[in-house]
Amino acid sequence: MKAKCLGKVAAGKMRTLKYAILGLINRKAMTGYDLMKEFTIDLVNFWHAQHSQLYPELKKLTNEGLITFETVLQGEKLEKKLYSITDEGKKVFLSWLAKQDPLEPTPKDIFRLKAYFIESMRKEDILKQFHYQLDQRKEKLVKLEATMRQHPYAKNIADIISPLYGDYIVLKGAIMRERTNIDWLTQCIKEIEKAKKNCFYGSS
Amino acid sequence: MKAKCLGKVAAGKMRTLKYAILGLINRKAMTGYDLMKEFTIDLVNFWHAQHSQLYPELKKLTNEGLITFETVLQGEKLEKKLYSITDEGKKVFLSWLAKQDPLEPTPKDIFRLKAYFIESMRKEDILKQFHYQLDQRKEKLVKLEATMRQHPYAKNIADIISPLYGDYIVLKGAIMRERTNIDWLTQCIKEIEKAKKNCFYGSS
DNA sequence: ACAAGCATGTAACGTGTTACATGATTTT
DNA sequence: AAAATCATGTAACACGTTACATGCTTGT
Repeated sequence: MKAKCLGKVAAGKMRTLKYAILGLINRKAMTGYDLMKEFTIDLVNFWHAQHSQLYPELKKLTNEGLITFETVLQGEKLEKKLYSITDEGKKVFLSWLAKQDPLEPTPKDIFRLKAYFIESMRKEDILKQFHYQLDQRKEKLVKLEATMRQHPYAKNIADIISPLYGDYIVLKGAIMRERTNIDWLTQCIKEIEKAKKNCFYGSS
Repeated sequence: MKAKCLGKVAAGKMRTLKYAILGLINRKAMTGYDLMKEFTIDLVNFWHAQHSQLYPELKKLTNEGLITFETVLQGEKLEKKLYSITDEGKKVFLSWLAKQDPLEPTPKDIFRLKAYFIESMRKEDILKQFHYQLDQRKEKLVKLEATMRQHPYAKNIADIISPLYGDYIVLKGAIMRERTNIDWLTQCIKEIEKAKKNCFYGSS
């Protein structure tokens, strides 16, 4: 019989959401609602979460002593919890930030999975699918580029020790990624059209 | 009181693994072990799964009547299950393949999350982190390019109606993606080094 | 008065990972 | 004989989504 690993199991304990929250609260005190806005606006190009995941995590981090909250009133009755990071939380966050991670597994991508199965696609659907994807990617790129044009850092490059610099580089990365997606799709479409003309695939 | 949605809940019912399996088995009959090899070799650049997820899914698809298996012997005693797709399975797979999907949410990326928090990083860690990531990405690109050089389709471009073509375009996409990652990291490193020289950030 | 947005939570379920568990066959 | 690979499964848990649920505040 093999030696068994007694003691509690490990299992998927990256807790990345935990560190995303700590990092944001480390910048300034925030409510859960404020955090949600960050996730849906600034972090959306590399992380996201629903509020149903966020609130329980905030409770957990409070129990772990990494954040604390004070209840503040909005108007007469509406209570909201303003969270701030503790010294322990700051320590834990900075140690995560300094850790060198191995490359993550390649992210899953449904469109590429379908592209992999292109030979099973009905001939008349192939170009339709690629164009549909391309249109959506182009639309997204337009939005990212508009955000970049309004970005304070892009307008006035200065000190990289500012939250603006982090925001700027990930936005630049998102734009580069989207341009590459568009390049790839465009090349695929060209190849497919050429094959069509040369009768390298059956009638539609 | 609001109108409630009675009937069963929906909740995360993409079942993409299901279609990945159907697509592979649609090409030819395979065992669970064979499928795992596909996931870790050919599909690894856009989908992945552990065998602990695969085997239960195969059982589920069998119960749903989308695949069937026949037990074959390997040697004297070792039984393996050779799965093939049913007509119903083929129908379900093709209908998934033809469906036009909205853009997925941007995939999560731990490194970009850390990059977003660059202002909180210890000055002497910043370049170390970016170089570490760059080295890993370069290593991965080398492997992808080696795979491409040996790819049958790349050597002899012909009919796009072949499983080889799907394999080829997703591999090309993976290479383009990795080159862009490398470009992005290289640009970031250059900017950071320039800022260092110009004393745009504190001493390390 | 109404709509939009602020604010916080829970329930149920689907998806994905690590570890546990076992045994046969092939290659060195 | 040992190691690598073939082959299949389950248990426990972590992570993530959709829907359910409630109530206040601000702007029009």
